[in-house]
Amino acid sequence: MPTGSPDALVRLFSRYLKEQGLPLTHQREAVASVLFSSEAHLSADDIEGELRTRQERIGKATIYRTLDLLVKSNLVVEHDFGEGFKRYEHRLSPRPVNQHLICQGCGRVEEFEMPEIPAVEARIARESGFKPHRHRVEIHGLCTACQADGLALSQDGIVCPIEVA
Amino acid sequence: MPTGSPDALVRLFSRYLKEQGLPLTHQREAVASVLFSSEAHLSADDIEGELRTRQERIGKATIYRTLDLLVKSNLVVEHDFGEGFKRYEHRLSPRPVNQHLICQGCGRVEEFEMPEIPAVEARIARESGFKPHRHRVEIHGLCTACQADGLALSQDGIVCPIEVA
DNA sequence: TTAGTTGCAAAAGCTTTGCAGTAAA
DNA sequence: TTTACTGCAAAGCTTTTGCAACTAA
Repeated sequence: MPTGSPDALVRLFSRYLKEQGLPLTHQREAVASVLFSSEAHLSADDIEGELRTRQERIGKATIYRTLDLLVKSNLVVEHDFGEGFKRYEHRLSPRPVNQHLICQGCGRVEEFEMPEIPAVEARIARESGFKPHRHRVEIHGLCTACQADGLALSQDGIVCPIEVA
Repeated sequence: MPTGSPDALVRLFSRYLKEQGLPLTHQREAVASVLFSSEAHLSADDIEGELRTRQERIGKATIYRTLDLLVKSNLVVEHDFGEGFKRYEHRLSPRPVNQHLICQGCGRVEEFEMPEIPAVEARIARESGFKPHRHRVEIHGLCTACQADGLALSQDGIVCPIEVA
């Protein structure tokens, strides 16, 4: 899957900072590099861990501040999958960035295509007057690996009390 | 929009508690009643405020503990719209519960229909082997009222640096 | 040299938990 | 009477902020 080189995005980030009159520090470069070298959806904690692996000891505050800049530069997208923390993903590849398959077994996230979105947004605008700006689609379930491991999902709680109303 | 009576759901909740061998307390009834009387997506704070209006002074801890029970009973659904806190909605009406229009101006949430979802899930299962279990679709934008107030949304940050990669 | 950063620690905001006193059944 | 609940305050988590020391340019 050729998605270009992480370095290219680090250079773009450097350019963004220059345009904004902000310095490119070693810490900013390191955080950006971690994100641009991974195809995953990383949490601030994941990033700190990977930095540690690389022998970099960078404060959480700096990581968060750099993530802000990366998001503002549009090179990185912030996600909230309702886990209690946020995840960050670079935009090096042209894959859709707001349509996710989320495995309830292992937590892994993949993108998928949903060509019907534009038509749905057009219908909403036409029928309700709501003006769509951005969207988010998540499908939670089980990836093939977790199914192979024999995992299964069931509705928890009582068996649909709604039916008996 | 006839959605049945809040009392019917309070009774169902009472029954759920009985089945679990748990007592129906005054506080539980009050929290459930607030939720079942509203068509909105309420935060724990909203619920506390409405209880205060009703002259009920119920601790946040009890509200959260009751919300847990309501969610477990399947009478209430928990949502996380990435606002930093959760919202809760009852399931008295048969409206879709996982497809939301979210106004970026006033924060109001409405449901919408998306009949193409089953076909999308079927396609995913067929093409990737991922087994869909539940979904969430959000479209963020501006409601008609906020558009009328002259609000507009723009992309922030620099103009898509991706293009120049 | 100078504006802007960094790291620490403290704070903020939502949610959960421990515990002594209280209420449902 | 027994079991579970309630409210308060403290703690847990992720994320943000204040501040003195530091660094890119």
